Amino acid sequence: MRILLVEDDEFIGESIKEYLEMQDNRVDYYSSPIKALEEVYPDHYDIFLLDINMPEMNGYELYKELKNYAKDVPVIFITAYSDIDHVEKAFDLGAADYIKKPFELKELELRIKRLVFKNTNEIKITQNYKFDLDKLKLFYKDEEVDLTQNEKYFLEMLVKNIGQVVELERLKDYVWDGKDICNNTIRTQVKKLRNKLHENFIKNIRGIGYKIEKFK
Amino acid sequence: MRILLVEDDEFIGESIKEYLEMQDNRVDYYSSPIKALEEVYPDHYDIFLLDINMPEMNGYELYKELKNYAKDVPVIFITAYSDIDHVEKAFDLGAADYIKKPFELKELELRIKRLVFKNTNEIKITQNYKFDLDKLKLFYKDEEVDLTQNEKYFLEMLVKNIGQVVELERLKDYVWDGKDICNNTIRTQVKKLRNKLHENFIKNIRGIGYKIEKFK
DNA sequence: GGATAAAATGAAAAAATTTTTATTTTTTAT
DNA sequence: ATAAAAAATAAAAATTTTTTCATTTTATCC
Repeated sequence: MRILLVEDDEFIGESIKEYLEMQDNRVDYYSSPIKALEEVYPDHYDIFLLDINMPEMNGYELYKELKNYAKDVPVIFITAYSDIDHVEKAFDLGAADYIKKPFELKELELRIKRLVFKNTNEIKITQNYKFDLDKLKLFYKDEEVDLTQNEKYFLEMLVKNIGQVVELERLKDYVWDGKDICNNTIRTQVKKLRNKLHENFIKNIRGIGYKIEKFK
Repeated sequence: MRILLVEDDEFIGESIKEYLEMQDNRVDYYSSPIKALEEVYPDHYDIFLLDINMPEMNGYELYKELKNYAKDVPVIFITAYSDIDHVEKAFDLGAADYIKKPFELKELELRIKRLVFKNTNEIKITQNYKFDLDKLKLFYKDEEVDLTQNEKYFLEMLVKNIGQVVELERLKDYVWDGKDICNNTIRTQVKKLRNKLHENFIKNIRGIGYKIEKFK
């Protein structure tokens, strides 16, 4: 993960940088917001970590600038202010989160992780296949696989319960919305779906239902 | 907004309740998690506010129970613990946020607002119609309207640009993915879609394209 | 007001998806 | 090894969705 950190207190800045790098992140640290703005490609980052109270330019202004080039990068504001107005202002600006000094580095780490990984709801099925539970799309090596409506719902159910067997009845209930379909319809559906795949990750559990094995 | 608050310290609990009710929220406050579980319909709430450290049953366990009945309701854990393990545990459980005592009520209010309004991506089209941009579903008075794939994409585009005209070319490009379709196809599509609606919120802008008026 | 272009409409053809039926293969228990 | 049940497969029927074509209605410009 690539992180942009701007914090004028070099002692604090360096310790945050050091800590986050220990977690295998790539951290670009600037103690000057002006310099950061000059040197940086904002859309290369997964998250911004910005101090609010800085001499040359405050964190809000900095964020407004960065946002022009990187609309979807979440930001966490860091501040020593206890003043609540800052929280409000931060959220109005679209802050993803806000953390008050002093804080534990571990907490910062967790808040970062949560933001970056919450943003996507893609579940890895195999090395090459992933499924996006929000958009109900299947990807093979980042190429979308063209699925029909029923195939999407079918996969949604299996991926939501990844690692567990989903009973035929539940599938019927969910995918076909309780509609009275002949028992083989579901098998034909599976067949069609499998035909679209390079690897068959849909396992049948005889007499019960279907499942997808947990990856890794 | 309807809020479920469970906090064993009655002084804190009552002040939170009072404060949030001042902001026109409906707050159900319980000082006992057991009692809350017995009396409450979890899926009636927009958000849970749960203390972690409570005598009979801790906040995590309570949340696990509640989650069985209300999978998508976000939770903010409240705690006096400084222990960082609690933050980690909370986020693992799917906590939406976490707030440490003592906190300012205003900050809590802001964090709640941010969660509840960020969580949903439903755009109001008219009094009765709303469109969910995540799931691409249209609702009429909370009833889902059955749409075909193309109709969903068509509406997605219009809702994303609500208040602005979307040119025919752009619609063609997005909905039909650049495919070479006869110019009337899109009009027939609109016709079919309108047939499914009780009110026609799809406005044609002669010679340019279609739009949906901004609500309110 | 009439001419004209755009949009709406209705009906039907074409294409794609869903479902059933019939048959073959696989798995499991005996 | 064989029988029985379940699953996979193939082909065709049924249904739904998408697209085109022909016609009518509507809006706009002169």
